[in-house]
Amino acid sequence: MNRQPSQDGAKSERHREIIAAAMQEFYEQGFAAARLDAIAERAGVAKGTVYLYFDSKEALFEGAVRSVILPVIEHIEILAHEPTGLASDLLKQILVTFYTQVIATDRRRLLRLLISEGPRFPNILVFYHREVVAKAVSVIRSLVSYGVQRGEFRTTAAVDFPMAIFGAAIAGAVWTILFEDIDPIDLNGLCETHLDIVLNGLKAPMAELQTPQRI
Amino acid sequence: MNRQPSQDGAKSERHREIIAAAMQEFYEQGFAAARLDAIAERAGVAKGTVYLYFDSKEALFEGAVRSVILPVIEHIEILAHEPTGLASDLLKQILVTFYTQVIATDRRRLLRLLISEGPRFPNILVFYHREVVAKAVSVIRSLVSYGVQRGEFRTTAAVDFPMAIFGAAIAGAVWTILFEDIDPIDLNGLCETHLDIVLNGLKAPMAELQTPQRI
Amino acid sequence: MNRQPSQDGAKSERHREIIAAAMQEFYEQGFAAARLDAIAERAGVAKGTVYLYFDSKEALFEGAVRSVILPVIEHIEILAHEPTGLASDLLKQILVTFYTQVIATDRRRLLRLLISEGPRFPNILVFYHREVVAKAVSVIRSLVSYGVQRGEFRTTAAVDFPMAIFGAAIAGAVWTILFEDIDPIDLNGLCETHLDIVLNGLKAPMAELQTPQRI
Amino acid sequence: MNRQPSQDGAKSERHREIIAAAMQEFYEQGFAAARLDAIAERAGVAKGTVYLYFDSKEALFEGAVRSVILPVIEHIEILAHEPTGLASDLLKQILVTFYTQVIATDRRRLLRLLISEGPRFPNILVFYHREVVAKAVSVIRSLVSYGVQRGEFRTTAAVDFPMAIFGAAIAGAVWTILFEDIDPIDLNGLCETHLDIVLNGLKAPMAELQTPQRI
DNA sequence: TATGAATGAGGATTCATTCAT
DNA sequence: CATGAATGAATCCTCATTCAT
Repeated sequence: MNRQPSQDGAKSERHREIIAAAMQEFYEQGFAAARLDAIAERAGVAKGTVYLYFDSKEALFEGAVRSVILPVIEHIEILAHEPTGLASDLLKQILVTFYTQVIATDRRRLLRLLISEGPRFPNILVFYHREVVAKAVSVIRSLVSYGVQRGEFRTTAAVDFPMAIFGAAIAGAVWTILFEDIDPIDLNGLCETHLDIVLNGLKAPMAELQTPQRI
Repeated sequence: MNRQPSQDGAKSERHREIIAAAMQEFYEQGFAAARLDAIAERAGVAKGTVYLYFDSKEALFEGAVRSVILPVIEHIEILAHEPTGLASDLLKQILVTFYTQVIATDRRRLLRLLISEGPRFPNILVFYHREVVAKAVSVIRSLVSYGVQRGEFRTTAAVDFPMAIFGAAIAGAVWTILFEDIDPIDLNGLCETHLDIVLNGLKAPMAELQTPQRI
Repeated sequence: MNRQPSQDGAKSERHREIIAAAMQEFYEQGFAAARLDAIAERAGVAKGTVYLYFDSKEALFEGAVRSVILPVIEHIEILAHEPTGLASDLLKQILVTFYTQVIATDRRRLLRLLISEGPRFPNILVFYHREVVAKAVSVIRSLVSYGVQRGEFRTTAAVDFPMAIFGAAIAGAVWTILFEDIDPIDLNGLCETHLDIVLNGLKAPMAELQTPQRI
Repeated sequence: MNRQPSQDGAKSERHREIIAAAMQEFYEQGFAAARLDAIAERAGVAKGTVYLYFDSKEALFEGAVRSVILPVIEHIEILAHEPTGLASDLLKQILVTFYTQVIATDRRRLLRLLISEGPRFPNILVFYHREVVAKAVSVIRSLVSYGVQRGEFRTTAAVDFPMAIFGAAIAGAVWTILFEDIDPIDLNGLCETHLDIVLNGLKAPMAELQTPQRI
């Protein structure tokens, strides 16, 4: 409960407040339409204070987005261990996590921001691709490969196109981003259906015979 | 005060040029960062001229996006007829069309724009949802339903969650939007894999035996 | 009497007004303390209008100063013809012109501006040195040389240090710049005294005998 | 509110350091463009510390400039004694001192600062005029007068316009300020030539006959 | 005394919009 | 219809000054 981490290692409280405020503003307005005034006000500081922590609006954007991406990276790392057990269970686990921890939370707004501002901040895109997306894709790829080796999955091109596996989750995120106010989607239902289709689509012909043995 | 320039139905050439120019600029810069100067210059007209056709930057945005959506609506209508033949063939046809006519072309940029600017232009979102998305979803839904009736597809919740079917295509579009410069994807390969997984995932257990009888 | 030179060759009226306003402001405030608002107001235009003519405050400064220097250049050129008659008369003529046309007028303020802002605008300094100062120095140098050839002036190092000849005039300008409100100087008196000292200082020993013959 | 830091007469070390740092910054940037941050950093203190010694940026400027002027005043006082010996020698001595101790040193930068910032700090100008310039002028004036009495100099208006005597030195300083990087001047050569012209210009007609007697 | 984080007024610059021609 | 010069509100950023520690 020791609050007062304003020293070094732990970025100062102010720093965090400004980043939080900035992300809110950027989420709601996009980069160009976001106003430094509004960010400062949200953070409860004066305009000039923001510039004590970030050199410019662009630096603030990059810094804030990066710091939001960091915890995601850690999450991905956790998934990157050697797979054991049923490939389908592992896949299920990952997708459910993605649906519940990303799509169903505020984190999906990061996706919108990256789509919107990517061209203006290519290095953030590169960073995100390298640290998050490539690793996530790699995890799925390994998992499919593992499932095939295990005889659980058919041999398909899904090893080379993992997006054919998890794409519907991304689409669910996009739908929610676009239409949450107009026509919200039942993410749980989508998740289950998504898993149903994909696991059946991957299942090796004999799999059905084997699965009973699993019990 | 927007005096519809002269004639009736046939929008003037100028009108079209301005819209084309505006879309280019909006695609590249987003709404907030797009400059009227640049749009006018692209269209080869003076800045003031744009205001003879559109009341404001926002009206221009709405008008331009709407006019880009119109042809898409027509495309959708075509798909909305009674299905005949193999449901899997129809699904394949639709997805291939989406991959080749939307994702692989400039049209995917519309998706980015809607994602980016949606919150600022909710009525465009409503319009797009009603005229395009809802119809497209309905088409897929009917198709799945048709496949099930035909005994070609399993009974799944995909009728209620069509995104589980075509979602990977959306994801492919998003990937391309984000990473076309960093790590481009083979859209043909994805399309094939996507179809492979989904059609297998939907296929009714006996389906394989029935298909030969079709001949 | 054709007024309306807003076309090409003759810089538009607006252009001139802005430059005039800018010079007033820069004279009074210096570059850093000058405010674009004030310049625009002086020129009777809106703030944004200034940016239709100049890209930035710095560009405005350079442009304005350059355009003030231009007429000076023409003046210098006029002096650069072959000398005829008494060298002392020519020298007198030049110095009197300098005192009455530069030091006693608003033009002396240019000197202050160049002294103040020189380090920030080195290329203006180079321009001014090349187009004005070097030429002026060269004129004096030639004149002294001419006087020596003519036997009117002693042989002195003044050919290599023309500033020893006209320096007091510069000093008079500096004095006026600094102390016009505190302890103004009688520029006519200074001019006469300056000429008296310098012409006597240059005069060849026999000169006094020759001058009567001149009549 | 400026609490004179502790002790009495002996300005603290800090005080001196801040003034030195301030002068450097003011010399390089001028008043308006100088930044308190930079001054504090140069002085090796925190920004707030400067305000313990000076009430404002303007007070700092005045204080710093004044303290730079002080030693000059003392120098001037020394010259203000009764003249003895050859007036020309005395004049030579003064001018050489000015060339070598002022123009050829960092002190000439004070001249630039006074020219640049004079209008903004009229009381500094008054102070400088009263304590330095007026006295220096007076010294020259007395000297010329002394030379005339002595029969060494002609009777000229130079008594009323001493600038006609030493002006070229000022001009040399201005030249150096403006063009030291572009076209530096040989100050020694100028000094000699200056003296040559001026002493000859002042010399009484018979002076030449008298000088040998000096030996 | 000394610090330096915080403040916020001030100023350069941009750009959607207007309007006289 | 078309122009493009002019406008001025909006916004980023700077920096002198303050003040809690």
